[in-house]
Formats: sequence, C-alpha cells, structure tokens
Amino acid sequence: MATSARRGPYFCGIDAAMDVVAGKWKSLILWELHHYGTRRFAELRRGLPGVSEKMLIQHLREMEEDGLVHREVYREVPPKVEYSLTEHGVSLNAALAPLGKWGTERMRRIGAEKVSVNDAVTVRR
Amino acid sequence: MATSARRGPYFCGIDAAMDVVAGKWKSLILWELHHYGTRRFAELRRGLPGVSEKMLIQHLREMEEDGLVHREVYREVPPKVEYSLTEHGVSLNAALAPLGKWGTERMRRIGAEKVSVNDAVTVRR
DNA sequence: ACCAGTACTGACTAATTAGTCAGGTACTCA
DNA sequence: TGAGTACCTGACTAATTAGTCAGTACTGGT
Repeated sequence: MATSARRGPYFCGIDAAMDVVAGKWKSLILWELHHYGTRRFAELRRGLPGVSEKMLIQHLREMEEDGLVHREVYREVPPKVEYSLTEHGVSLNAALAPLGKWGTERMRRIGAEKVSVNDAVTVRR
Repeated sequence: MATSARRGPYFCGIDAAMDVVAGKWKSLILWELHHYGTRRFAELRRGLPGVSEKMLIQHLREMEEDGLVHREVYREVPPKVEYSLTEHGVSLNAALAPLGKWGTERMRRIGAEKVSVNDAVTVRR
C-alpha cells in the first residue's frame, strides 16, 4: 500500500494532524481551497505550479478519504468536478494559521525567497 | 544530499514551517524538549519509543542547523550532551499547539488509538 | 576481565513518496 | 478530419526517508 492511510495509533495530536497534512502539496491545496472556496481540478493544477497531475489527484483522494475536502462531480460533458473544503478542512486550515505565521517569520529571518511561477517548473530541492 | 536542508524557495509560510517540522520524529522531539526543558540523548531515545538512534541524531542535527534546538556538550567521561529548545524552537512549539489540538479532536472523531509503549517497538504503518 | 551505559558514525538495505509518460473518454470548435 | 479541453488511470522509474546493524572510546560496577 504505497498510498495514504495510517490512521493511528498516534503518539499525540500533532502526530495525528501531521498524518493528514504530510504530503508535498497538501497544505498548498488546503490553502488554495480556503482562498478560493471552490476550485476545479484544472484550476488547482494551474494554481500549484509544478505539481504533477498524479500527485494532485492522489492528494485530493486522500484528503477526501480523510474528510477534509468535498468532491462534487457534475455529470456533464466535458466533465466538471469541483473541490471544496469540508467543515473539518476549514478547521484544520484555521489550526494551521499560526504555523503559517511562524513560517513566514522564519522566511524573513533566513532570507528565503518565495517561489515564483518561473522557478516552480524547475527543481525545488 | 539525502539529508536535510531545503530552505526555500517556499510557496508560503506553511511550506516553510513544514520544511523544518517534516520528519517522522521531529514534532515528537519538539514536544519532549518542550515538556522536560532539557533532555540528554539517551533520555530522548527512551522517551520516543521506536526511534532509531540514527534518525534521532539526524533529526537533532537538522533541528540544530535550523536553529530550533540547542546542543550543550559537557566534556566529561562518560560523555554528556544536553538538548534544549532555543527561542525559535519554543515559538514553533507554540505555533503547533492549535494543530495538536485539532489532531487530538480528530483522533477522538475517528477513534484512533494512542500508541502504547508496547506497540511502539512493533510496526507503525 | 566482562558487561552495560554514553553519544555517537557509517555502510548498507528497505520502505515510502514523487515524477514521467502514455493512454482513455466524450465532447466542442475550426 | 483533426486538434484541443477536461479529468482522470496505470505502469514504470527516480528520489527521498527511514531502519538495521556493526563498531568506537571510555568508565563504573560485579
């Protein structure tokens, strides 16, 4: 089982929270959905420069399983799928806010750059 | 470079914070050091049931590089090394508190078990 | 003398996570 | 007719992260 799902046992709450947020793009997806409310698959892909479709879908599926995002499929052609945060997703995002603030502060401290759209296509590590 | 160090560019603050917290045991180390104030290497090892010495050292070194923990070496025999949180480590821990609360709530929701000392030696995933 | 405790290092392997790329359906527009 | 958009799936590979295990130097206790 290469993908998803641990769901305990956990050492503590942070451990449990990390389990659902860990993944290269998950926090970014959370932020996008929080910021825009509702986003289609292709919109998310464009909003997360550098993400591969495979990972985007995989993360979205895991987050759906974990009850963080809601997936609304419209039986149309061409297909239309809308993603949005559930109540739990919204509260997780709120819980992440202080961490985001700390991170922003850290970026200022170490003088880290923000990724630009041009950088994003190239390597990140 | 298998170990450590990305340090930007980041997409956002959460991305930057995640960079220093990601790692199987880092949040737990943070919690231990926060709880006890100062801990020796062997105390940490015992406090984190299941951790391998290699990962513990590796994580401690990375966190030291990232300015989260302070390493105090006493030139004695047998060797004595004390780890403690720096100011930044303390503030990071504070920023993680809401996330920990969310995680605890999630554990209650999904009925996840807390790891017991007996479990810890065996597999975790 | 021998074993345990301390704080490690380093080689090697296993497991996990992410990326690439090809394909698939069902349409619309030129 | 051919290209393009939308939302995917699946096979295969690369990169990253974690685990195992052996070994070091020194000492205190039995």
